Amino acid sequence: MNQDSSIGSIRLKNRELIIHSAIREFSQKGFSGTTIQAIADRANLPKPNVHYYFGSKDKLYQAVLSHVMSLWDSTLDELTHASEPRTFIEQYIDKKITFSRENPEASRIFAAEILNGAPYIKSRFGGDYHNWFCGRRDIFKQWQTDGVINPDISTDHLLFIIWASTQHYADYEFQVKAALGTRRLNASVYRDATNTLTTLVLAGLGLSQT
Amino acid sequence: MNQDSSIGSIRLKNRELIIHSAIREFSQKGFSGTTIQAIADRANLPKPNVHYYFGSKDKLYQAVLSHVMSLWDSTLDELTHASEPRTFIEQYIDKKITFSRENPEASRIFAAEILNGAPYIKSRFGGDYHNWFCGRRDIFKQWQTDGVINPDISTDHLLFIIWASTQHYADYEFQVKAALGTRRLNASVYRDATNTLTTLVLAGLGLSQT
DNA sequence: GTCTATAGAGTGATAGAC
DNA sequence: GTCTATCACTCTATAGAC
Repeated sequence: MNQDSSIGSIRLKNRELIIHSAIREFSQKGFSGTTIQAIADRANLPKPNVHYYFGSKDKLYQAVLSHVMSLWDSTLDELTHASEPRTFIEQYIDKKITFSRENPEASRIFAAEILNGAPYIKSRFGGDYHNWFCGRRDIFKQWQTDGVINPDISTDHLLFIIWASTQHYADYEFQVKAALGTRRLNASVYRDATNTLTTLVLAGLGLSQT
Repeated sequence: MNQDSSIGSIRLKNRELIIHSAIREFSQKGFSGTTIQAIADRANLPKPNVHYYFGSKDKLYQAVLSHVMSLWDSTLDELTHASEPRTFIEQYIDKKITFSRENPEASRIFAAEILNGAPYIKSRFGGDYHNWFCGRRDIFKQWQTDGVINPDISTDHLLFIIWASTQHYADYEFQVKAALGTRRLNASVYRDATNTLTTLVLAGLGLSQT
């Protein structure tokens, strides 16, 4: 094999090029609506090269999903160390909104996959996922035990609301644009979104500055 | 024609049967992933009958979208008369969550359509939609002017957060189940969701009972 | 590694008998 | 109105020349 030097770098470069094109196509048309031809065209490559690098449409799609989910992890994993509720929440919401802004297509591919019952990533949503979720949630639960945030709200649903609201700006971007009557979502929209959600969450947890 | 008496009622019954089957298929596989054969099988009809009643896959999908959107309207249009903020918000969130619970497939079909840039319903998201949205938002804006709710939050984004959070339980049902480690979302989950979101919104608007 | 040509499977749609 | 048989087309995938 030749995963070294210049030859390996061609492989890598082409794989990345194809993945990138595939993300755009899959996010816009879904799995079944996307054709290998469209991906190849977008990457300026002949169609068989896509098969050469990824074997099949299924495998390419799985590679795209893996790419998308590792993007997610790399953005949010820095934020596991939770010192103080207020700062943590502010940073968490900000990171999530920023991700939706910078990677809307990644978010939409993931959303479509969940929408259809996660046919390609079911295996990642077993018991381990439940445990991971509990770990995240327990950050908030601990603060409730410590008496520093409102003990009456459900920490499970608090997380769901944050996820839903932040991902909304990627997944429902089209509707948000239409509602606001703008062709593009500029920085101020995302800033207002962040501020509004942060205000609501902090108020609900009894952490308002007022 | 024969849109009267027993013959017309067969037409109507079969159309409804097909629409219902189509909703299930489209919501699970998306537009391109759904086959006429699968819809026909689910309705226990031979494939050509679907074409006989709806002409084409496109037209059937459009009929499904219309059905889904009128479901939405009929559920939420009762709620336009806004007397008092607290009651309005409580009822609005409750209605939205109930809709997600009772019509998750309708919500997912709509979500998939928006996700892909609304290729089949773009026409409904023009200037009229923007005006409709402003009308809904102005209910809250008026309350800000009247000084009965927090004037510092963005009313646009308040609505987005409510929409996102309530639809999340339909669109991301699979992930919610996995996170909670349950096979079914029972009544208490939806009750907790409603309560949590209501608490956050009321607190953010300065309407808490405490 | 790259690309042309094509095989092979599946799908939307319709003709035409009942 | 209902259903069998089939056409026409598209798409994934691969063989094989370069």
